Amino acid sequence: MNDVAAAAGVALKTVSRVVNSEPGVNAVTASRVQAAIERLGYRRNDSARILRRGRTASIGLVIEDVADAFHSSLIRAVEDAALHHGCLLFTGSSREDAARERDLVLAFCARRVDGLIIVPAGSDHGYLAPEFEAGIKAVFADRPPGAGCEADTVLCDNAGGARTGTAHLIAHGHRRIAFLGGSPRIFTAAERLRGYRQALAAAGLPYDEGLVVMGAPDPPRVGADLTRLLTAPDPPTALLAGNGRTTVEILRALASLTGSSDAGAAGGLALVGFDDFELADLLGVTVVAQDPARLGRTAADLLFMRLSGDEEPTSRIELATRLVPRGSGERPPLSLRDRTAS
Amino acid sequence: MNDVAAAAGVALKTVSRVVNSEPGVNAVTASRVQAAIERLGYRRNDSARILRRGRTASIGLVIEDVADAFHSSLIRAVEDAALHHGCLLFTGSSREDAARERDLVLAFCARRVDGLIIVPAGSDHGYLAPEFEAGIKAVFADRPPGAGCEADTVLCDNAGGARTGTAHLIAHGHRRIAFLGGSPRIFTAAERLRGYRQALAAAGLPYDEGLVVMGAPDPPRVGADLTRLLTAPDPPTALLAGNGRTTVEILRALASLTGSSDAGAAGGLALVGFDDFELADLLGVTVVAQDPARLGRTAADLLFMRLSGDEEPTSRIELATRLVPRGSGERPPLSLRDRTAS
DNA sequence: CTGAAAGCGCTAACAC
DNA sequence: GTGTTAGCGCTTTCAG
Repeated sequence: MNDVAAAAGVALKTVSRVVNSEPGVNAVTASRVQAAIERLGYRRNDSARILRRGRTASIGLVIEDVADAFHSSLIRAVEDAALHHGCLLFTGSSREDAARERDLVLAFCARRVDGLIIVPAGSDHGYLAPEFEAGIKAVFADRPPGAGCEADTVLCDNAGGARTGTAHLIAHGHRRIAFLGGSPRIFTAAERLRGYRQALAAAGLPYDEGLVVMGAPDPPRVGADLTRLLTAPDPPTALLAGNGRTTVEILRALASLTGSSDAGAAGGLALVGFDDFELADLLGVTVVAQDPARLGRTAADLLFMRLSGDEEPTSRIELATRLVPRGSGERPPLSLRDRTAS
Repeated sequence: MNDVAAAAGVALKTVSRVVNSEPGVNAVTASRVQAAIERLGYRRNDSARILRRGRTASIGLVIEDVADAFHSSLIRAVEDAALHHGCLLFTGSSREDAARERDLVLAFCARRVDGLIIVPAGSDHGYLAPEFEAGIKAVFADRPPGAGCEADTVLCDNAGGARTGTAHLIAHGHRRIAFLGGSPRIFTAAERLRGYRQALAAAGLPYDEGLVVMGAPDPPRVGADLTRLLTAPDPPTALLAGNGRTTVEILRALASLTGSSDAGAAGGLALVGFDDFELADLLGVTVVAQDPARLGRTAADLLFMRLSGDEEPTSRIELATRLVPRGSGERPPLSLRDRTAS
């Protein structure tokens, strides 16, 4: 900037004015400065600007895994909002590792991001206390912060969605509905289990622990669980999958169990998946759809409200889910004999 | 830092030493400083650090769309590499918009990122010249930079992959193979068309323009194109899809044309898709698989080599593709009559 | 082993 | 309209 000033024969401050298109610069002077800028290939150093101004015009986003469709839709929405507010975006995946989440968040804070959007992996956010003290704004998305951490939160209505999905199967005549969910330590998984139980209770159906399996959705485990469920006495006639990955692994397992490639219809079992996925339409899989883009947009809106000075008490928003019937969830119950015969 | 120094009764520099765990500080003094740090909730301001040191320990990544599986796998790989090098990651999607690409890149440069990884949307990268002058390192991924821009580039072997896919169909007896690709202005689409033509030529088959359709993979267009192809006299017996989105839209269109939900087998047409996708296994779709994670890893490795002082001439790497047979690409040709009868 | 001074590149506040 | 001065919070350099 000094060089530009010298080259244009003006003071440093005038260059600064031109660079930031501040008003009150003579048009002739401005164009002379502009020429010097171009000649020297000058670009403002935002690091210095940030240091001086105290605001970085950047936000940090920590999600669970970029490569997951749910999270990448969320990012996309946040990205658009950030762009709209002239903000740059730091991103990082926690990979369901609380330490990695914390390291990322603290690294973002050290960079003095204006705000954070966090899909938490951990359940203790005490490490954020000094940051909040220092005035950082954070919004939690998809999962709430750990106890004792007060911050805006945007969630999906996990329990409600699971209740709807389960009720849908019950309405189609099912009485023995299995639930295959994620690890019960994950907030969303626990909530969905809760919704499943509520729906059973509301219909006066018993809760059978033998029909519930919770764990990470890795292929061999899902396959084994499914086989066990289906070969037990009095097997389920319907399945509620607790998350997208599990739905897909159930489809794979069913396809290999029945040898049919028409996975959607495999075994005549009814199936409702939690979370929509690409090609669910083609496969005819009924799902309880979340809206990750809306989740991201809402979280970003909340954050930018805070950044523009909003001091309301923190809010907790629950986004509705939507049941999308596509065939697999509307099949009537078949006895094991019917199924093997088909 | 000043406050910490005062609280600990030491000089500012000593605090700096402790914060950066520099050697040569008395253990007792260090612990006194550490206590003050904790008491005051002090966190180093990396903006100032960056300004002083000149290196930001951050890189910028511009891709086409985070919400696309190919790109999100690429991000994931870059993210891991960045973490490994203690680097933070700015990300942004260009959405296939050259102006947005440029704005993002320049914003990253203004933040003085140490390096850039770019999946270019535009074909003119002249705007980078002053940045290169200033010493920034950039690696292009998936598509090469515009003419006149010298930089490391990592690509998939698009032509080779399309050649392999086409040859595979030819080897299974097909003589009339349609190619449905992306907009011909996109590098990868043009390369894949080239590979398709090479394979035809190598087999002594004619190139029939009536069998080639290039354009954005939006659902109605793909459906219309497909209908036109299949109802023309002497229709194709096989399809090569030029990209993942098109493959999926073809499956949807075929399913609605034939009314079958078993999309993989729809109409008895053979199908090979370029780029793998989730559930292709279940649907039995043969694809030419790329390796987006490897693409990202390679680009990041190249970038970090440059950042650590490597001054070799720029390289251009082509990553191999892999044909994954799953059924749809191994079907023999059927006449139209056979197909309607089945 | 510790400290003082200079300055990274910019903007805010105030003169002229 | 334009210029001057101070200082954002840190690291570098050099002196004790």
